[in-house]
Amino acid sequence: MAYWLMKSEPDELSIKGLEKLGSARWDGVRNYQARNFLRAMAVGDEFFFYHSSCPEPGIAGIGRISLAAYPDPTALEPQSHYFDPKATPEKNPWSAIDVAHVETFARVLKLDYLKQQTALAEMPLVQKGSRLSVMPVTAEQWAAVLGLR
DNA sequence: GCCAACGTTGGC
DNA sequence: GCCAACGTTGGC
Repeated sequence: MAYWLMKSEPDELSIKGLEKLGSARWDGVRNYQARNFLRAMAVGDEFFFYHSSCPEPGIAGIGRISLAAYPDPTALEPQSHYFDPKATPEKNPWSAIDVAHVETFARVLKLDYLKQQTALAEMPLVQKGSRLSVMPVTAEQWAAVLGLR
């Protein structure tokens, strides 16, 4: 089993939103590196749910991959914010996955706090200028974050 | 709202 | 294939 971290704007989907829904489609990824990580995910893999572009950026909980990568339907929907005019049903470059709620942390592990953890120094998340929205997490990093809850 | 950092696009 | 211009991300 592998570990990941995925960013979401809580206005779109928050950890509490996912908790309420139980499961959701994770779509709209429009970056090739992030997409390739989506495609590397397997059912059962777990990920840290990160809140970005919000008053309190940080890790807010845990989710699990419930369905492996499939073509992202939002790329084909003209009314979608994520519409890609170059995508066709036959050739859709973008991928989505389905995720399930696992845990909502009692408090958000804030970005500035995560940055203080030497065990997390290698994570793209805490590195200056990194905008990657989907990234792998090592078993050591996973355990370190769990210890901060 | 600002702006640093990065990815993508498109002219050449 | 280079690289300038542009768009986006995302913290602050």
